[in-house]
Amino acid sequence: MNDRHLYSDTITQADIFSGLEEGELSHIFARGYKNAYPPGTILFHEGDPAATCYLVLTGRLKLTKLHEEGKEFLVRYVPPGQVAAAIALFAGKNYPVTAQVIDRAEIIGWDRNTMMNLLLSHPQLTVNMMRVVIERLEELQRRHLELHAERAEQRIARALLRIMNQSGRKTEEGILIDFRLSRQDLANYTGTTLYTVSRTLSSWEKQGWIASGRERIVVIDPHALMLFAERD
Amino acid sequence: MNDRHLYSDTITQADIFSGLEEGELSHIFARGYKNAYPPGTILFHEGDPAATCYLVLTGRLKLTKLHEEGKEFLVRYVPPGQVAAAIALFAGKNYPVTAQVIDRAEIIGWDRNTMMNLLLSHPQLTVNMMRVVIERLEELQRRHLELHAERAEQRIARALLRIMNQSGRKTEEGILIDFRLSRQDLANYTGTTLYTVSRTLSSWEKQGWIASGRERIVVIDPHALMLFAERD
DNA sequence: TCTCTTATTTGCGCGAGCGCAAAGACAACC
DNA sequence: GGTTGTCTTTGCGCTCGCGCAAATAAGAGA
Repeated sequence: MNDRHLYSDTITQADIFSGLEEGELSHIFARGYKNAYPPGTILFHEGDPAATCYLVLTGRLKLTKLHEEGKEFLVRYVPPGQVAAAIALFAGKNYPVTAQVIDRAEIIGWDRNTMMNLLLSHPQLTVNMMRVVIERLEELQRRHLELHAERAEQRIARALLRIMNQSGRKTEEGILIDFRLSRQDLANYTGTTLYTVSRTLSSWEKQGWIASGRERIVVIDPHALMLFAERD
Repeated sequence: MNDRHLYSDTITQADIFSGLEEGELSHIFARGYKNAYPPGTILFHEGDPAATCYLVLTGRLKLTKLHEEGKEFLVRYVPPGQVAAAIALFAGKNYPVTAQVIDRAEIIGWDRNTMMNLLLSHPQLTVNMMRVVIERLEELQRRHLELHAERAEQRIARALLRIMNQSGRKTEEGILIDFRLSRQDLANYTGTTLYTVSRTLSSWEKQGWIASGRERIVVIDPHALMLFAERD
């Protein structure tokens, strides 16, 4: 892979590769397959045998988990520099979630055997992977606690702030969420409903805290949202 | 440590030690400190600097996480053969949960440096640790999905079945949950309230599915509970 | 055995937020 | 530029399950 310099920023920032040498990085990247995917592509389905793990270079993935009767839980968004399905390789069986491309995305994939060999020959990579998994576990614990201790509107506020921090882009209007994010998505992420999210966002828009359109949200006053999320 | 044979069953079953040689095991155990704790002991508090990780030999731990205003989330019970706070060592900062002894417990502890060295010298141990963390992550994802897609009574049914599978003991009456488990504990585990749990258990008792007393539950008809949890 | 503490039950009322339904807005695609 | 499909808004009613309060039960300890 000779165009590594093209996305070297992404790689440098990727927590999974922190502390690795130049030489190790190029070796690791040479073992993977790079591809571009249009929006809507399903990279893998929940339940499929886990064969490959992925690093997002550009674009974004949405990871979801299905429940009976069509209810869907939005596990998380995967921004550039983060890996998806690293876990599945270890667990060794099936993908526990479905991964869908939401912006046109460039992605590198490594199949299981390749990644296992890389992990064996680069111990630092294993440690990084462990740390990443643990961070996910802790975030999920926080979200679980919120879901059980806070009201719907507070959870929506926290979700919006979290997504904003991860994927916000400053504009003259405020901080724009940088990808298509529907009311339904937010509901699936927070454990509420489309209706509750819509009502809540409308009320915040009246307060002047946010501005929103179809699948598009701009946070104007993050501080007000933070106070709202924290207040009793 | 010369009394390893005393709890060799527990060790053999401990998924964290699967695939390790006799010699490796005794080396690992020789590096740890064994202790016994009375019920109620707090092994560590959420927020304390993470210094030690633990393996439960006998007895049981309860891991909880606090939210503002005293609300408490019961993360999980740690039965014999499982480790607690292995994660905290990697994350490297503070314990994310509080660990309380609920039955008189024998526990081995390893401090961070010791465990880190053991991980470096026993690669299989690292792989096992990774698998354990991933299993936790997946279980938490399942519970999160339940919390957001199912009603309170279904979640209580699933929780009871899960705890029964992990800590049930056959008696002539039915399958007894083998430790003090209060209505409040179940509420904290399922994201409901003391009152809802009490009403639900009462109704199941009338149906003859369970028998219960103060901090004590016997599952008489697991199949009925399973059908109840699965039904729409 | 009596007392004290803590867990549990149950009646009652209420409110958050779900979810249907129908209308309105927006984007995309011929 | 009209048409179509999808996303969003909002009114309305209703249900689940929360949470107070007060009584009861079950252990723990003296």
